[in-house]
Amino acid sequence: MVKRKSHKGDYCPSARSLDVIGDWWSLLIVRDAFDGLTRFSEFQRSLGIARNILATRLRALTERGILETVPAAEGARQEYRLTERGRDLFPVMVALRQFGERHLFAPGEKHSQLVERATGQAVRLDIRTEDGRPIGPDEAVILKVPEAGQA
Amino acid sequence: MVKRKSHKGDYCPSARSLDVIGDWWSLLIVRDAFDGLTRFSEFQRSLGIARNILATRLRALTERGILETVPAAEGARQEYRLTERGRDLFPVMVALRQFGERHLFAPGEKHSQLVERATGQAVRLDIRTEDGRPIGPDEAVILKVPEAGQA
DNA sequence: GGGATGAGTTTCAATATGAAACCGATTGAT
DNA sequence: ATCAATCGGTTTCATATTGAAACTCATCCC
Repeated sequence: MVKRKSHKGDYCPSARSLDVIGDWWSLLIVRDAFDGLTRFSEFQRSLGIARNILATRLRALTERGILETVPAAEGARQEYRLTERGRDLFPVMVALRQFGERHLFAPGEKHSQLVERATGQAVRLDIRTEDGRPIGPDEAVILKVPEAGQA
Repeated sequence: MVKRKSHKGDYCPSARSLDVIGDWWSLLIVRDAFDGLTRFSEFQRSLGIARNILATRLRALTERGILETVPAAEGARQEYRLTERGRDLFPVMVALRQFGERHLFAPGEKHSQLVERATGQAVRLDIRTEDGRPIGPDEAVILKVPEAGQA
């Protein structure tokens, strides 16, 4: 197999992001972190992930600056918390959620919801130009880096 | 290994989304599709993915309604195109791109950009409540489905 | 002290990935 | 019309990665 491909050197920012969080488990761990989980066993129980894989993923996310370990809350051991950088994945989570809500549930089927804590209002995401006009995929183009082939 | 875990039955829409496009390659294929690629060999060259893997992924994305094959443009064979559903992944792509731009490039390092075709303006994404107020991760909570444990 | 958790690591089997070879159908050039 | 090159895969085989379960050490709880 030689080795799983990496997109680290790609000039496309999406590709690099996927390189950091684009595996089966990482974003689910991040999701749980957004949801307030911090302990190894909490993640393990919530996700049903194998322990060795969880350990690997937590280490990778930590190395990549998405999570950080803080020595301990009170008891002992340590906690995994989202860094500033990790919190910047919020839009990614919301975008995935929105897609799932729209397309991956049967009509009437229950799903969890993301709401503003204070008011209970639904959280939405949208895409606009710099000056605030909403824009869809067809009106957008990727400008490539001149030298590089990759988008 | 028993089988790779699936999140299909999860009550969290993000998890289900990841089940559909959460592997190493799928979103990159989708990215290229947004960028206008349609042919097997175009994807293969652009991504440097092994052919057998590409074939598997294209089939999976098609089965899941993200891509569709249209019989032929003019010459022969067929093309892979984003479906309506596939185009709804646009926010996910933009979110990943924005994260990558912000955190995964050295200062001054070049990267591709997503702009409005007509004006060249940068495309941005933001998250708001239903009534339009911008909101960050700390002010949002996930409301779980009562019966289910998973978020 | 003794047992139950917590947080991993190790071991081992099953699965998925990647490279390269192979194949039939087109397309293109002569 | 013929021969080579390209397209769109599939097959095979070696290697990587994943997952389950067992096994360690600590620390908690009583």
